[in-house]
Amino acid sequence: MAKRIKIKDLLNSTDFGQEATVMGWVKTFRNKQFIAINDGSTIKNIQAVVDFNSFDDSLLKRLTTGAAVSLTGEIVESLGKGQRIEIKVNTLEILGDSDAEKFPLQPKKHSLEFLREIAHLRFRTNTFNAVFKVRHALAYAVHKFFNDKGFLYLHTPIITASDAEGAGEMFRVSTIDPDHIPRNEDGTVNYKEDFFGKATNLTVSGQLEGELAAMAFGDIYTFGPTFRAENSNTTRHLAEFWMIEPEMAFYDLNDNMDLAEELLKYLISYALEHCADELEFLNSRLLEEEKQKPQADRSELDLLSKLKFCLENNFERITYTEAIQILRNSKPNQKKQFKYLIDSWGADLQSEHERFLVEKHFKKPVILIDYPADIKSFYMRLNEPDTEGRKTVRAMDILFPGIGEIIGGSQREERLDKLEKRMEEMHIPAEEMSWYLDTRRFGTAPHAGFGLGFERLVLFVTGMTNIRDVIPFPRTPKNAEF
RNA sequence: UCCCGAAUAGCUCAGCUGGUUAGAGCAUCUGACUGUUAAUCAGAGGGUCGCUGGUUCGAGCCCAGCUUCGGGAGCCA
Repeated sequence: MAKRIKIKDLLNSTDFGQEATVMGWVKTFRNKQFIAINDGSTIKNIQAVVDFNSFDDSLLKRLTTGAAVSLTGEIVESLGKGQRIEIKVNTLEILGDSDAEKFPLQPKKHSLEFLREIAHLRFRTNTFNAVFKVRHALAYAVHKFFNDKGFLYLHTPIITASDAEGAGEMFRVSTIDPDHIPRNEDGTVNYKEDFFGKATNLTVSGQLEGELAAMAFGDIYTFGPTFRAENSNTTRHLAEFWMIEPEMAFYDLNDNMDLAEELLKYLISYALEHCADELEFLNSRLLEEEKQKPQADRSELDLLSKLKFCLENNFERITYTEAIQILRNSKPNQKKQFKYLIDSWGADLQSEHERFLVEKHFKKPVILIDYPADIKSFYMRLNEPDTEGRKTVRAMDILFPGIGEIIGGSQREERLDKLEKRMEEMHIPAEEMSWYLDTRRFGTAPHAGFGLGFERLVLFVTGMTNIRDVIPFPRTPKNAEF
């Protein structure tokens, strides 16, 4: 093919008078003269100007929204006001027609719900162009952050045989023919006949394998897909999502919190720096949407201010016990406005409580630590009981406005006897987890880690409100299209 | 899984107390227009009212079930 210049580079060019070839998709064709073309390299379009006397009418008729074109022309300073630079077309070729009567994307505003139904085409809209650019930049920044810190990128298995991760319902992986299930004498399924010779699932977390590697490399992280077969129908959950899970030897909970906060701030500032156009677009898109809402429902900060605010302020760090105190004395609790009233220590916090702490009380990201042992996982390190004899674990949840829990993590229980006791209490079969316990048997050491939900991060940075709009092809209950 | 709401033209929606031929804006098509910015102006075409059943002389509208979508809750990242 002819050598083309990407629109992103062309828009920054000053080579007036030079010839250039542009390839992309038609956004609009105005006044039989002005083609707005986008090639995905930037959210901005280039304006190509055709002299309609020099081109066949039948050719110009094919310049419909969505058509792929290749054109060559002279780079000129624009006579119009809306743009600095444009291209005066000499030759024009339609690479692929787009029947305007059938192409679902029209030069008008579409609802996100409608675009979700045509997820294969929504990449071509401004909004999704911006969202997936930001998603890409954030993914790259994750690797850059950890690489620069000397972390090892560990690929943990996607198919696992362990079902003790305790992070949720799992998808079964099997080659057994559901119409001819091999059975044991007692009628249970005989997994010895299955592909792996045992029951296997899609991973819900790479953490346990991550710990194994951290106990050799020191600092590692994973970044891969995870799967939860929960019947969750919310704007914050997916059945298939991407998770970042660092695991660090010789870290306590404070080190863990420091790293998590540094990571989040790094990622946000990376996006602000490298996706300025995209975030600017998303910011104004949100402002438009806010105008439709009643005054009371509008947010105090616009997207860009919210992101900058996160960078400039330290996350609030409080213990679960302190949070309970605050909530118990809070207005909505005393006026009985909470659906679940806070009266005693030990209850799990509902999202209304988390939202109150983040959005009303502190008005910034909050790290909650030292949760009651009863409501947390077996691998979290047990604290000494407090003066009232209450048991807590070294867990941390990072709560973000509008998102809720964006990170969950803990200092891990490195003491074999305590870990085994905890597993027994929680009915976790130690014999199947022998490989995990070996890290505690041979050279155990304090260590910690956390899981960052990648899509929740993208949600926050883009200001989108439904998690299905920040992953290309969302997998949710009753939906696996494309 | 639970609670609430929705489903009418390609899209976004209106449709009165159940009543004759189901409307608007945008998009599309046709025509006009030589610097437009989601161009503008004029005209035209476009409907199995989500599906199944029920009530009724008569259902887009009322009732039941189902499906899908949206919001919230739970689970969590």
